[in-house]
Amino acid sequence: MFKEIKPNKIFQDVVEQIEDAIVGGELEVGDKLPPERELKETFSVSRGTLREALRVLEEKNLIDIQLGAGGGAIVQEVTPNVGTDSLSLLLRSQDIPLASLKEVRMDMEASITRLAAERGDPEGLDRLQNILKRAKESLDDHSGWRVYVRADAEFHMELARMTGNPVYEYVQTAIHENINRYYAEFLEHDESVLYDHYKDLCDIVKAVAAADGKRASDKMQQHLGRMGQGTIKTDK
Amino acid sequence: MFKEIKPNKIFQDVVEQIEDAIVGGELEVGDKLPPERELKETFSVSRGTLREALRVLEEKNLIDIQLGAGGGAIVQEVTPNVGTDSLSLLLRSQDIPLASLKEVRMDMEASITRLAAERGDPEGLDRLQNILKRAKESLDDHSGWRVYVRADAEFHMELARMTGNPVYEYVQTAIHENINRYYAEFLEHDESVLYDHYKDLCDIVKAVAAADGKRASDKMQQHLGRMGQGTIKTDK
DNA sequence: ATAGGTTTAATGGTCTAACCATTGGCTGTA
DNA sequence: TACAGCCAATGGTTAGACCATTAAACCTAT
Repeated sequence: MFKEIKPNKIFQDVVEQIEDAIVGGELEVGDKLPPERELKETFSVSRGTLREALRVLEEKNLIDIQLGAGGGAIVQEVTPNVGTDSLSLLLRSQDIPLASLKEVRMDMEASITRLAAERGDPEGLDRLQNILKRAKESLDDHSGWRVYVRADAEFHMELARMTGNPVYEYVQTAIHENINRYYAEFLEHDESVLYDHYKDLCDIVKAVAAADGKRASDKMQQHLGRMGQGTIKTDK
Repeated sequence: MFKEIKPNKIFQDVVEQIEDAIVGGELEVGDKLPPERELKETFSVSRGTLREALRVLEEKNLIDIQLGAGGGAIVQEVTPNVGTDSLSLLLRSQDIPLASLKEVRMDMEASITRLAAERGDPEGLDRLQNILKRAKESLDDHSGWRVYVRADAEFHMELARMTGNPVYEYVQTAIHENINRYYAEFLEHDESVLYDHYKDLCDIVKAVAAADGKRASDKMQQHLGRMGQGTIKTDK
């Protein structure tokens, strides 16, 4: 019912003021904050206090601080990947099995694929097909599985974007990045496996292009189920 | 392929060392770090630098810093709600409609309910029924919709816990808290509406107790669909 | 005139040393 | 014993200095 009363710490006040300016649109992405020695005067605080505030904003990914002449704090875009680090923290501190991540991913991505198909965004479909083309090229000139995996990651993110729902993007990013961060997929980067993988993606795109949500979703689930075998924990 | 080279900032090194100690289990939840003036010696850094590191750790919710004698930095538990703030940031900076949140929630919570039913954790079911009993009591003695809403929130979180999958807990918490943070549900806290709401929960629990995943999931979806109408944006 | 090095100034990173503010415990008195 | 007041521990803040990195201006030699 009531909230705890805690003394106002000055650096928090500074954080809030700058944060509100960014989130509220007074500061645009790419804008540079004044140098510390100037800001310190603006807020009438010491440089140490100001720097604690900037550290917090940096940790929140709201600003990026660059060193040297012409450097300073640059306002960053708030992207849907802001959740990646916090999930990573959870995964590291508790001993969460890969299966848990995969379960949520399978579920989530089935919905995403269905929605992407049903909403039928032509530009998104275009980008999707481009990504697919790049994946095929990387197979044809044997440029290696790393290139292919990168295209695959973009493929999944593009699907999330096609839902038109940033919250799906947010969740998808957090889960996808953490799976890739802690586990080396495609360990046996057998060319035939990659080719099967590619064929799956083609099927999915076909279903999406046909706006057949059910089929797209099913294909995605099959795909993830089939490919989910060959993953091992990284030693990181 | 390659990673950018950036000069090692000292405070980051301190952050990493303490973070690793916490995440790696060397420091237990509730442990108190040595006072700043001591830590500063341990790391051979200035107090300002050390404090920047502590600020970052505080921002990550890894420690909680208390003021005064006997105060200091206390190691916090890493709970599945670490993602709440980052999603909040995304919601505030982009103008994301409530419908987007609800869409993901409906989807996610249907899966959660199905899994909770199928996995049949007896202790979880016990807790669920207790929560339900408390909800009923709050209706009977007209203790107000606030009390009821709190029980409702616990109900949904308990379901997520019953999946046995912390990643579901993580996503569920982030979405649920943000819906409640920015939107006032149950605006027309008509007693009859609350009673309908309560009956829905009973149905869901029955299905869960019967380990009938499909029916539980369907009931939950109906419930969320029906109740999702009377929400408005808060002025916050 | 240009390529390449050098100086300079801007700016974040770090350090030292002090003092303030809050909190919990100790101590002494009624 | 109860309470008031002092005291010590500890985080919060300030001031001022110097170091490290970077970009731009400048300068020199080919």
